[in-house]
Amino acid sequence: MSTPERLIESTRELLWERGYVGTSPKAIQQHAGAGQGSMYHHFSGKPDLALAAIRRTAEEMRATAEAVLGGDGSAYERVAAYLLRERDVLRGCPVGRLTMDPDVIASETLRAPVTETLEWLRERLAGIVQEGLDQGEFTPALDADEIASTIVATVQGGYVLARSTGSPAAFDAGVRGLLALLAPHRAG
Amino acid sequence: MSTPERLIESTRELLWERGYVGTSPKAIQQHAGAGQGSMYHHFSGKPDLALAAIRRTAEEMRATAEAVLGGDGSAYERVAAYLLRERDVLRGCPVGRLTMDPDVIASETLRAPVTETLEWLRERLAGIVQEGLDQGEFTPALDADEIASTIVATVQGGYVLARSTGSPAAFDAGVRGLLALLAPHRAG
DNA sequence: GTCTATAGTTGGATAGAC
DNA sequence: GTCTATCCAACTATAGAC
Repeated sequence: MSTPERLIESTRELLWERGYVGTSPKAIQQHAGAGQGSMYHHFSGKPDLALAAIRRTAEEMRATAEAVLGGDGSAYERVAAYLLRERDVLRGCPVGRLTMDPDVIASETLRAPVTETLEWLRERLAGIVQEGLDQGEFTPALDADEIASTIVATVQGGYVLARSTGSPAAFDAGVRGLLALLAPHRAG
Repeated sequence: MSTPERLIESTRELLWERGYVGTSPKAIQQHAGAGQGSMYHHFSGKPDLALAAIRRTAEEMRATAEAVLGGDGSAYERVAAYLLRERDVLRGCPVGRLTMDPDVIASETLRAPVTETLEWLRERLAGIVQEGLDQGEFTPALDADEIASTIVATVQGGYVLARSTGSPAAFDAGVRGLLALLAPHRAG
């Protein structure tokens, strides 16, 4: 892997684990096995490198979600597949965790990929729920946009619960609860 | 307010806004209008002060939740009251946000109040849902513990969505979605 | 109890040699 | 492209005067 590649990948790991505020250029360099001069040759500084890392992580998250959401099956089945897909629960969401990072939120540039990714996910899910409504799969009492928000929130909040206890159990429970609530709305 | 009081309150504010990693002793002192010597006289250091702040925040969160959850009304009504209670959505949850703080999670001592508070909330809600189940208010298809996890996760994740967009709208949508899903399970 | 002085470490970055 | 040297501010804390 090239040096810029290694720097980006190292930054992705550290941002995931320690957040933007908790990640220093020095730590990135050491993790990447690159010197100071090398890092500042390829990137203008910490924000520049972080932006590259965040963009890639966001892209990857979209691709991972799309792989499940764009699959076969009914709306409910695709939502269930998304909720039940394998996750590194205790590490949390590498995109969602950035919303708790004050410096990321304060920077228009760094926040943009975060906003866009979570909004994309919300809308993608809303589209699927709407499909289910249109085809009579769900009872019409539901609002697609609201349900999509609930789904994303349950996942993001599930990470919080899991990390607080140090066990994925609460995440799984939250997901099962949501699926149980959603199930009886199925008409087909 | 006494100096220790001001230091604790300032730490609470800063932990909420910037997290543990992003909060320096110096910032706390300035916010509290206290000198270095003063702070180190009353507290052994940053972790000690943070612990006092976190404990108080955790206590307050419990009291706020209990005020709503211990009120009158059916199980559904109390859950709805909890979900719909007024919140400073964009600031997020002062307890939940700490789960994304690597140094808090790494410290048994600092993490304990976080774990305990979120577990208490989960169990408190589970008790209410179970009450609803026992009294035939909800259809027996539901598992109290799972639903409680879903409720807490929706709230915690709602903060993530709100902060990512800079607007409380997504939080509100997630909550309404959850209530819509829960409603038809009501027998009474 | 509070203040100032001091100190070692890290954060984040620049300069210039190679 | 990479390395070393250098820089200044901030972080976290201790020491000792008042």
